[in-house]
Amino acid sequence: MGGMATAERRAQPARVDATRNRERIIAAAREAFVEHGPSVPLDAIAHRAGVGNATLYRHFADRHELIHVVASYSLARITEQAESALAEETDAFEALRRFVHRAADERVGALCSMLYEGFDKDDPHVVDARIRLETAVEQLMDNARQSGQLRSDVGLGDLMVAITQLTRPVAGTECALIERYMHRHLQIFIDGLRAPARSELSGTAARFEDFEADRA
Amino acid sequence: MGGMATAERRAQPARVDATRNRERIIAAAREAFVEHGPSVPLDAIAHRAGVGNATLYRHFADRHELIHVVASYSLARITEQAESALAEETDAFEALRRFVHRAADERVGALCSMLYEGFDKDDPHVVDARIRLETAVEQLMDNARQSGQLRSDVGLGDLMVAITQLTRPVAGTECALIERYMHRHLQIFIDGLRAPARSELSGTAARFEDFEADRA
DNA sequence: GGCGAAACGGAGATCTTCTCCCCGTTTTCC
DNA sequence: GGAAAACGGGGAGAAGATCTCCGTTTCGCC
Repeated sequence: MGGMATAERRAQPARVDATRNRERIIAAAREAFVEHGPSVPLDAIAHRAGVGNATLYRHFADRHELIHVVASYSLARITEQAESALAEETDAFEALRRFVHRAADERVGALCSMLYEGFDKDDPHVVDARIRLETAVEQLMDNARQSGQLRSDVGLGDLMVAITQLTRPVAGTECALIERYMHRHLQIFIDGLRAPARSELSGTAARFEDFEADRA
Repeated sequence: MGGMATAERRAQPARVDATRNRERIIAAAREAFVEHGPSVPLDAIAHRAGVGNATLYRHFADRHELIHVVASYSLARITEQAESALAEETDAFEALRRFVHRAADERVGALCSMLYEGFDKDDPHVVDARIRLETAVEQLMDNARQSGQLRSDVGLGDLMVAITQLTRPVAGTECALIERYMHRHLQIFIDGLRAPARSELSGTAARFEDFEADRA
């Protein structure tokens, strides 16, 4: 792995316009998935990326592969956010708060929609990434709990689902709307997470596994 | 309009199996819309209702009409919840809390998805119903604010959007999952709404009109 | 500056999927 | 017990998405 940029999986060095288009498509796909869901026409993604549809199919065999790449990207970036919040913030609750807002900016809500439809959840890379994310967020929550700032009756799943739901695009409206308000609503939710708890919650703390099981 | 049950709009009294099927279809449509969104195949709704697709088309001219009926039903029931909470609860914040949880049970989240796609928002009946709902919820919030229990930096839109988002089905999973957790998350959100506010919110209080504007 | 190879874009054939109608059969109600 | 109304399944027609073909353009290197 000399000094050259990360080469494509092919032996060929890949032309610069090809790699640029590939990244444009990924970016466009991310936006399109966020706005219109995981079954948005691929032609629409190509159009949004400013390329012909043939170019899209040249880079990605099918929708499945495109989703996989986009979701992996997002998952990795969210994990980085969790880990850097963990490393850089001194206050435990502030670290949690920072992570939540950063994760929102990465549009976890839309990511999760993708994760479910057509995403190989048993792919080793994906499993690794997910475990890393879970570990980091669990750590963030543990820290906040032990410092007495986080109510003790909430679990990882509660937080992740809330982020997912509150950052999803409101059906039928343009993205601008939810972007304007999601941070407000997340902040209110976070305020509700603070100790001491202001009410008693029904059910039990949601874990991540609960969602795994239900997916099968 | 004597003592007989509410007659169908036709002159004919309507057969009992016909009205029963009609209601089955409406119920099935509500569930199907909640689970799969407003563009779920009509044949799937008919199947879920246990009737042939022809029966569905006999009762409703097209998808538009079906959505209209289902959404009107839900809107009316949610409005009733708001008004009864207003009338029956003595504590202002408890009234608000009760409304939120009841509204969640009516699946406002799914309703809103419907409201946007293919719903005549200028229909006089709909406008009336919406204004009644807004008035009642605004009253609930005003009461809670004036009693010093609701933080003052949140608006009607903040609450409605949060309910909408937190009660939507998690993409790709079965309904059971979200039903299990939505009340927990709404409760946490409500705890965050309590005065005194535990943080400062970005942006301004969301109003309902903000969403109207964006829809056009 | 020019040449070969690789990438590009648009148009269209194919395939899936949803809508909606037809018509023989069953159910309701008098 | 019979007429009228409602029902169900199958399938034609339409719409839309996927993916490929092929002529044109761009890149990278001599």
